[in-house]
Amino acid sequence: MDSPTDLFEDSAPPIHTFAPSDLPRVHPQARAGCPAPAFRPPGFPLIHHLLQPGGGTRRIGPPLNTNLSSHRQLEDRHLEEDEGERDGQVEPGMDGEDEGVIEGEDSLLGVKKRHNDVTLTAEWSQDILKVKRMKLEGRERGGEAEEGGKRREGGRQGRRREREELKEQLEEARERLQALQEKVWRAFGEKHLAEEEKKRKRRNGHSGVGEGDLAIMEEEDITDEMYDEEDIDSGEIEKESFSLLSASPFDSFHKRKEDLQKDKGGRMERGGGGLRLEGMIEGSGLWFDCGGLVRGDWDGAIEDEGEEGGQKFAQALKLELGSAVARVIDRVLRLYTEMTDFTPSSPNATISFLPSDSGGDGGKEGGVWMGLLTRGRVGEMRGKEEKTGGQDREKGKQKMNSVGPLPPGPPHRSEPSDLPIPLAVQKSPDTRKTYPLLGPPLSAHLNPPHPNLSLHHPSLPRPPPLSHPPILTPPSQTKDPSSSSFHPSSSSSTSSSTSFPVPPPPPPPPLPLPLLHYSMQQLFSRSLHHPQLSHLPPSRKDYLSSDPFLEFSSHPSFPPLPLLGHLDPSLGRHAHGGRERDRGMRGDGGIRGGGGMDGGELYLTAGGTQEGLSPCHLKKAKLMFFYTRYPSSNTLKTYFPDVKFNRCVTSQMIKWFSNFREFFYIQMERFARQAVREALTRDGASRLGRESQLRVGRDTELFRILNMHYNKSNIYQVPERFIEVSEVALREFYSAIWTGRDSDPCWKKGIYKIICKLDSPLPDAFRLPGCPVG
DNA sequence: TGCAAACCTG
DNA sequence: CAGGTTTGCA
Repeated sequence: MDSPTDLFEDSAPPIHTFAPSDLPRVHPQARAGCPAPAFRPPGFPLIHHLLQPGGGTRRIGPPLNTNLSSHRQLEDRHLEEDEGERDGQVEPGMDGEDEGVIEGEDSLLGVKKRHNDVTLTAEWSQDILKVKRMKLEGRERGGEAEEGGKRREGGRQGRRREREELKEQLEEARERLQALQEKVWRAFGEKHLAEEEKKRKRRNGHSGVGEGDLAIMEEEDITDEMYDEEDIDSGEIEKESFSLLSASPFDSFHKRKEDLQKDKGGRMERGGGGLRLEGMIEGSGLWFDCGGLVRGDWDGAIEDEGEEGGQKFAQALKLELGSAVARVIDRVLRLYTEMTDFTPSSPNATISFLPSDSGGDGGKEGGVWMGLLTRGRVGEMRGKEEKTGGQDREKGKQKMNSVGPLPPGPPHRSEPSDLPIPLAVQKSPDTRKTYPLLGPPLSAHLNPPHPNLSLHHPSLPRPPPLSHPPILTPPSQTKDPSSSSFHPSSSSSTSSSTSFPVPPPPPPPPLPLPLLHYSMQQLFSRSLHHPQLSHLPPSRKDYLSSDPFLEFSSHPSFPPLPLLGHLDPSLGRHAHGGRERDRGMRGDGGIRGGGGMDGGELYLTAGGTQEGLSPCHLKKAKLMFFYTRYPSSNTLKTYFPDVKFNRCVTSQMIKWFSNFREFFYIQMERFARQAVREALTRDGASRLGRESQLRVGRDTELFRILNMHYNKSNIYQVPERFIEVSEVALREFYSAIWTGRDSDPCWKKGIYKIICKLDSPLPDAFRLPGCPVG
């Protein structure tokens, strides 16, 4: 029943850190009890992904946090939830990438639509003028008419008729307003306008407008309440997070809300809470001040409303409104053109992201993301990471001590208590049954925060009974891995220290590569079509990673072609050549990856997929190996959405993983044999040494080698899970060698069997093209 | 027998 | 890392 497999599958999510899908998906609006208007657009589709804290997805949480106010930081889960909700709203049941694609298309459509909307807006401006005029007239005359009419009884008949007309006009105006509101909602986002409208109406209402307007006000109050609710829930998030940009429409929107209580100004102050992305998108303020501007003009106009002739005023207002609307249109157009000409390669848009040492496995240990770092800060932050890394490593060590049983000591050692008890009997898949378990797991005190986040994988072998407490690596090893580079034989023995070459210094810290903010990546990636993304197995969608960023520094298929020219003409040419090649020079069978494509050759297809495998794909595959040693071809297809799979590509990729495994097992065997040798040459007091050799901490030589192989640039945080799996493998090898099972020609099979069950789901970041950075 | 994975070699 | 071969399984 509790076979390791089952247990593992039950606890497969340990790496799975936090998935919005785990959380109740309650849309803020649903919570507010106000269904979204049917016509309600997703927001600001075009700029949405730039303004969305998470670029429209929920995996941007960490960098967001840097900008969140403290209470928000505590609630980043809710944040993700809310963002997930937004996703759900856009396209229920789709995950971030899907949403991104859809939304991207939506945005593209939106551009067209909005260009049409320019006409619409012109129309709208006319309507607005009309309405405005009517209202003013109504205010001027109708107000008088209502009260003054009573006072000055027996007023002129013309006036009465006028009033009648005015009422009709007001009715008409109301209808028009509603229609306009819809239009504007579509064009600019309803929030923006609702605020304007509401304010305008309020003023009108205060001036004693007709019933029609009151009715509208009621409507809008409801709407506004809805927004208020939303603002309290998710809008607050937006407000905070949008402060990433100097002045987003949301910013102004919320700002204006606040302005009701306090003076406007200090718009920038909001962003002061955390790391700010200075100038990330310069000129964004330009785009979105239109709302305030319009309002201001209207305010001014309304203030000017005097007792002078309505005609005169209407004229002036007309001019004012006309120019204001023109400016609005201008800005909107500008917005779009800026979006179209968006140049991510601008220095200000070059942002590097580096996660902190979050303990790997997808950041479940609450690593602090250091988003929005400029190049210059990467090293600095990395240094910080190095400092804090020790603690994590310490934690990791505790975990690692709990990972598996300590293989028995040499049979001929004078330690009867830990003598030849095989680590695992190959016939039995249930490793726990084969291991002596005389005490609770050493990690019992660690109290995993969540059953599914158990630090101790149930399927992992339990620690054997030890006559002494768990051995933690000496501080010298934990604190400065760079200096220790733990050698498997260095802990206790000098005799075998020559068995392995002295390791070179550990790989340098991740290079400050120009990484793009995820939102920008989204911007790009939405231009790509990832047909496979929409066919992702739902089960896989549940696993979300904390790897919200992708590395695009070297991804050949990224950014998409239309943008390549902006980034680097040579890239554009390159890609173009790829297309040509794709047309004829290279058939399906001619794919050769790896070294054959070291130049980063591209074989882009029209659909944005690539018919060959690039070095970047290889890199990604290696990172994937941290999670899955035995990926199915389906998995590969899922996680390489930019690769056009055919038999050849698939087998090549399978071959890659075969090679990865080979390397992995060779290292395991090598270090296991080394450990056995060590054990045989040590005296009984050095059990510590053996234990040290059978762990794969981040400070060990084995880890260094593995990391060098699969994560050469050291740009990815090796998940803790991989370390655990490695440790299991190492101990299995050790056990098999120790007990002489290695004389069996297929002695490794049992180990393979064990290891293949320890595959974990891949973080969602791997679904996107490019190499995740974690 | 076909396939997948391991194994071996360059 | 890839090509070729071997092995084991369904």
